[in-house]
Amino acid sequence: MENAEETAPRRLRALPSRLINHVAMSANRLVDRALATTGSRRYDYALLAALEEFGPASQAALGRRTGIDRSDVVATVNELSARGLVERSPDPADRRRNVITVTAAGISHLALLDRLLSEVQDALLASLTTAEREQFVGLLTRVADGLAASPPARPPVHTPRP
Amino acid sequence: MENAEETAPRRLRALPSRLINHVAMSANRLVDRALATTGSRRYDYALLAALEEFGPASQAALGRRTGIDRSDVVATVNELSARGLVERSPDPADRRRNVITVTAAGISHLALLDRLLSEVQDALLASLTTAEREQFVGLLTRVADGLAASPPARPPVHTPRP
DNA sequence: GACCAATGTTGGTTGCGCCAACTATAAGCA
DNA sequence: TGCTTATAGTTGGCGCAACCAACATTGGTC
Repeated sequence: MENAEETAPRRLRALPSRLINHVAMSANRLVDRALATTGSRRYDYALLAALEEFGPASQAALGRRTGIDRSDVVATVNELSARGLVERSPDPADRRRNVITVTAAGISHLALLDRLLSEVQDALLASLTTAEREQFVGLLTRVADGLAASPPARPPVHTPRP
Repeated sequence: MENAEETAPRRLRALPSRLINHVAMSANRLVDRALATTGSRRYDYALLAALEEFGPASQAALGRRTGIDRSDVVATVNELSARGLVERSPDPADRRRNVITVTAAGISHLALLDRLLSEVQDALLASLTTAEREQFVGLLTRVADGLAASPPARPPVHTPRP
């Protein structure tokens, strides 16, 4: 975006979906800029955070936990391991799997990212009071949960025909 | 996304920026699916809405009002005019400009999109009461305005050296 | 007339979210 | 035991939104 300045149509301003998208884009810009100062991206943070919280895991498990596609996990692990932040080794118990482990460098890098991101959150919600921030997060969570609950409204699936 | 199912790391769940992004992605999916049933995309709607509200305008003006990059305006206008929803004609008063005008078909298409989008808004906020929706939109607006007000925090610009 | 600003246009790039296809291994079941 | 199905990693690709740089044309200004 970075354009505008010349008030947008009412119709657009009024749409909650657009409002949300607008705020999300600003948030992402802030996040990306902050992470970029350390040469990292959002996927990197997600994987490191998942590894630190749940310990070593297979790439598939990482993907499931972070919502990142398997193929993108591959690329991200490649990059992280090239930087020495994680290690990839074959799982002796299941030869299909790789076990991904955070290194000490990975942990301390994660700590750095955490600091940066928490500053970003503050900047993001700067115009709200503490109480309002809680309200805001609460509402967002309810909306998110509500959407997760209602399936994508696919056309009803009949019994698959043989 | 469409993955997960296996609870995400707390650190991620806790980040407002991520929450917002998550909701925005869901919203965008809903919007895109709805618009796609008519062969349109978000940029199409934005331009049509701007045209209907402000009347005929140059492509640059459209870009400024909708926050869409000039180059993307070109592509979108190409598509809309190919579908007969807008018309592009050179501005006699300023030969650099094109004047973009909505056609009758464009207006009625916009009406259709409006209907679809208002349904989407309902689906999006389904888990909130009416009062909460207002609160939510209010908070979102404050956050958006706050971000717009605080300049991107660029490193202070000294007087440019000659 | 020389300069700078704005306009339309072309042709990129990036990140993110996806999907399909393939190989290898593992697990379930007849 | 074999056959089948499921899972894991990997490659290569797609589409979209959001950008950016460069260029030619035209307008305004000094």
